[in-house]
Amino acid sequence: MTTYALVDGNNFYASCERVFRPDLEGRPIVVLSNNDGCVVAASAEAKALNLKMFGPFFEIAGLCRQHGVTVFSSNYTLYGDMSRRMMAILAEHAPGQEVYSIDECFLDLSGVSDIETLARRMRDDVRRRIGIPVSVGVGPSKTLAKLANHVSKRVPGWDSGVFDWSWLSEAERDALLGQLAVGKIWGVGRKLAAQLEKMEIDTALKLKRADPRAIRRQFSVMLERTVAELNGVNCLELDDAEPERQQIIASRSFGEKPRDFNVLAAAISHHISTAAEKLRKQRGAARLVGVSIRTSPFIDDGYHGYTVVPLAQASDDTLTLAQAALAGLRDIYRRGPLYQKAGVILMEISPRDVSQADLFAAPPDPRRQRLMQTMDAINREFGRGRVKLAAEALTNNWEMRQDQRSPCYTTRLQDLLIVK
DNA sequence: TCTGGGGTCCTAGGACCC
DNA sequence: TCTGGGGTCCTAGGACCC
Repeated sequence: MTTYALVDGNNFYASCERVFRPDLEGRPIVVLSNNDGCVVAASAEAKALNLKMFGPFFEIAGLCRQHGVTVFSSNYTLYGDMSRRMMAILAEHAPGQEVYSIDECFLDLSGVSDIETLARRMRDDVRRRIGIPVSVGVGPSKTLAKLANHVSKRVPGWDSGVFDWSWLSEAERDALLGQLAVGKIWGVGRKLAAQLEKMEIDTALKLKRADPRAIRRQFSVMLERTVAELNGVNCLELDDAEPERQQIIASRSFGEKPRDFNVLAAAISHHISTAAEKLRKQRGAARLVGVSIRTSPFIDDGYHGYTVVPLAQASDDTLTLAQAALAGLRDIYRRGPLYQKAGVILMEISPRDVSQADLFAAPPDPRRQRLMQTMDAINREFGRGRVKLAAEALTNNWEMRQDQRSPCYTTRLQDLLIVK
């Protein structure tokens, strides 16, 4: 019998900020997305003010001022570093770990005899060592572990930060599932929930009892699998390897919207560097390079330019990929509009070391491969962007807005917090 | 001449998640 | 003054071909 736990940081970004600002304990905090666009995290006190998550910040800026909410821009360097520390601590407690996102991981607890004690010890350990509060949900499938995690935070009576379905009898489990809206289930979003509700399937219990074949026919194999998982049938293995992406996207909105080709070229060069680094990290090579530039989707007569540039053979070389991306950019660039966002997509990714034999293609240049290795090593050691493409350096006008960013307490010496 | 079934490949858009 | 994230995967539907 498999047993999974889903552990996540409560209001993770807000909690990270608060670790270094103990004066904000018990006070409302929100954290904004890249470019200070949307609200992506809020402390419990801020959530109590009923501000809309994932909504545009400007709509609630007044409310924040009025209630003295402290507002932070995203500081992904800080959150990434805190995430690594949290994951390392959690890994000490379980034989198998799959890092699912920046603030959550699945743990394999199969065979553990006293899960509740282990779960509470994990929580205390993370809290004591890095100051982040976490919640633990336990169940026989990933879907049920996710749902248990939700229960551990939100369902009155069971919201002590740890919840395990095995504490309940079959009848009690179903009673609880009957209280949970179908939209709370992992993989059931807004649209799917609305369609299910139209068929009178509005709770987790009703989806659990739905006919899997009918669900498959009317929706997808994915949702059929969710039904099985709700019934305690484990369909998703723990994947402790870094997942191999089938496509890699790097894109950003602009802090100040440019019209100028050179600014777009600098941004595209930067994004292709980021994407290529990720590509090399998974030891892949891409054969298609997509480039996208667009104006704001909220204006009339918007423009979205998108093209795909094929390479003669798959590559992981930043310079080759950048050449293709810039050629694509020249194709789709139109003089005139103010651009809001630019990005690249690497597609048709294959493992680098089993590249297809192509009689006519030149073999990869070993000097270029060493150059890329050296570049990655320097950027790892001395910080991202230490070595970059010339086109990136032409202008930094494209960088995003981050008006309220906190210091990099854990990764920059000059930002180190000194406790007096 | 025109129609058309069925497969493959490709892509834009949808849905979801954090 | 004006403001609206980023990333991944899936799939329906179009284009093309036999």
